[in-house]
Amino acid sequence: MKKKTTIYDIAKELNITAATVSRALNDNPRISAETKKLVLEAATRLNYKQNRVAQALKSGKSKNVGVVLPYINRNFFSSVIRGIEEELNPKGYYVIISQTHEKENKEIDIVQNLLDAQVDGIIISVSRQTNSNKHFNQVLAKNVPLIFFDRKKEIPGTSSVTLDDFNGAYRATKHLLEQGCRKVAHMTIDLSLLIYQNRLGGYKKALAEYGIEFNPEYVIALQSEITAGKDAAKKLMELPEPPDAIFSATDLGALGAIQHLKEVGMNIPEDFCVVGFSNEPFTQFMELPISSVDQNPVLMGKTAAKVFLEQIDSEGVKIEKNVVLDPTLEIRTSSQKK
Amino acid sequence: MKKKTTIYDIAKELNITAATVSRALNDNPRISAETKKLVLEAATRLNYKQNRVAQALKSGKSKNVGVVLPYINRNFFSSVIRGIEEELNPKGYYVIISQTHEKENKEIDIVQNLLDAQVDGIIISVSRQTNSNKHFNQVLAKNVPLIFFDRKKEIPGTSSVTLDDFNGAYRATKHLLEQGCRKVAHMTIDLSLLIYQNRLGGYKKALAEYGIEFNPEYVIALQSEITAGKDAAKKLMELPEPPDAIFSATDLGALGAIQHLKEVGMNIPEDFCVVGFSNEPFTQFMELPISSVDQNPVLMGKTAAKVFLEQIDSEGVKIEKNVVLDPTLEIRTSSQKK
DNA sequence: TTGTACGCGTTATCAC
DNA sequence: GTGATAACGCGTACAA
Repeated sequence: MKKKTTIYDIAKELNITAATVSRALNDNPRISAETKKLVLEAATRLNYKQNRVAQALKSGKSKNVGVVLPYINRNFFSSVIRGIEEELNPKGYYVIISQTHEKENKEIDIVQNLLDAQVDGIIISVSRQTNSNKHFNQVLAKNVPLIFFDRKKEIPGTSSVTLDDFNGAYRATKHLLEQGCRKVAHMTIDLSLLIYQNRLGGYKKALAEYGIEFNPEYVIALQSEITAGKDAAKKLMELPEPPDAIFSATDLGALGAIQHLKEVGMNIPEDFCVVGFSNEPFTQFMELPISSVDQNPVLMGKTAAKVFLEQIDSEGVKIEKNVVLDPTLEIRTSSQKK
Repeated sequence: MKKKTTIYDIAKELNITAATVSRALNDNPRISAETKKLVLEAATRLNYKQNRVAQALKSGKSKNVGVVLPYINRNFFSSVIRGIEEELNPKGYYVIISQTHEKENKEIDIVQNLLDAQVDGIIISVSRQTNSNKHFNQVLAKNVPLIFFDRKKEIPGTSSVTLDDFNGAYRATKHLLEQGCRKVAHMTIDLSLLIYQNRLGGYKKALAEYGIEFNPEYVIALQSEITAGKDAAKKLMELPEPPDAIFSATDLGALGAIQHLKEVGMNIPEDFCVVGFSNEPFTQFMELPISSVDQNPVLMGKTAAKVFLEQIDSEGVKIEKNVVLDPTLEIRTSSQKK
């Protein structure tokens, strides 16, 4: 009910001026130990709380960081947010979340609104649709740190935290080769996207290392992540020379493939090995647990947050930092010949 | 680089006063159509953006809503956030996220910090540990709307959005009985928590309706959600009269049970039916898709957000609203005898 | 219809 | 070491 107490209230209480109170509260060196003590006492006694909004207006720093991503309720994204929050909260920053729903329009609106709201930084995974860089340049123009994660744009002055998709794919494929598989197929989604290009690249590199010739017939782009894995596996198995392993760029692709392979009586992992990508929670719950490349999303979030903090700390100096995280291969039954 | 343009800049531009500009921008009735037009023009021309912080300081409304929950990266919680964000964003509110990690201390800190940051409302799912109501009373004392979701506290002056656990459990159990099962067991977690009490209650009600006597031996409390389902199922199957169905209060419990049942050669759903609770994503991906009670988390979030908006709109009038959402039973193979 | 003046709570810059 | 004052950007009684 009552108004919150301000520095004026406590100034009045002690017959000093608000400025002095402010100094005492902010550990200003030019203040007597005694006044400081009195102020702090009075502050707790009157249950004083700093008004962060006033402070924000004065300083131009809101202590808010905007996080922008396509959808919150995907395991990968929510885990990234978790990492960001855990890193930023102890430093006194609040995390504001907005979803783009993969729409460029929404993304532009959101970014501009966040700027209006004076956020101290923006951490973003760009929407699939986004082509324009205009809104990002606005962020830069206001000198607000801009950090991309997972899906990035190459813009000078910005930073990024991404996954080494190439290496993840390389390891997954190499692992399949080490299991003795020699005809490894690859399921992908959309080769116009950088991450899938990189996963294809890593796959090829592993093949090359084992002196295996790349076979374009073994690469299939799925129409949807959800249902198409089964069909793709079917198509692969109907080839004159069917593969003996699949490295899928998504977990759902791997799941669909496994479903088909089981239906046609394939023994996994004895006759056929499968590895997915993302390490979605369900992969470990399956009757046949699925090997998968883990993206370390929580770490990615923490890293993005740290990059932001570095930018903030280095007043004026424009820092540009691009961190590439190393994925981890989680080996489970679906590819473990023993 | 440059400072952002303020109402003063545009006032100067037009040789009028900032007050007039402010009025024009805020659709104040007492303003000539022409000045208004000029102001709006100049505003877009100079790329003027309202400074929300200044506005917040002036009005006492930050347009921020705090969302407090145990962990962000759980499907249920992240889906609730999604609902909240989608409802609030179009109304110009920002969603600030904080995690309690199920710790009372953290929860108290977070709530107080949010109050300092002048949030216009708090939407919270309380931590398991929380006993004190002190921080909640502080929220009320400041006249900030407080809305609980999922896990609530009974505090006058607060609102809540929860799930009808009783009814969900009732439907799940009834469904099992309709499949012809007559010895339905129940796995639970912690009967000191209201939600699990209610799930037990719904289970009992369905039994009673079918004239089946409640058998305490058929109710097992799991030690952990993750691993204990298997053991519990084993224990149940070793009873002199083993059950022919399980209604589990968690999906992981159901999963563990199914794993054990398969191992001992049980045919599901022919010989044995299983239903879980929460409709976690993995339930539909299993080789044997698991029936489960869906909690409608996105709707829960949207509803909580709407309740908040109602509170805000009704100046002064203290509204107290308790919404109970109806869960949906997702019937899948694990319980579909057909 | 518009201008004047002040306050929201803080902090920084002068003075003393 | 402390006080007085201005300023951050906006909105609004009050006056004109």
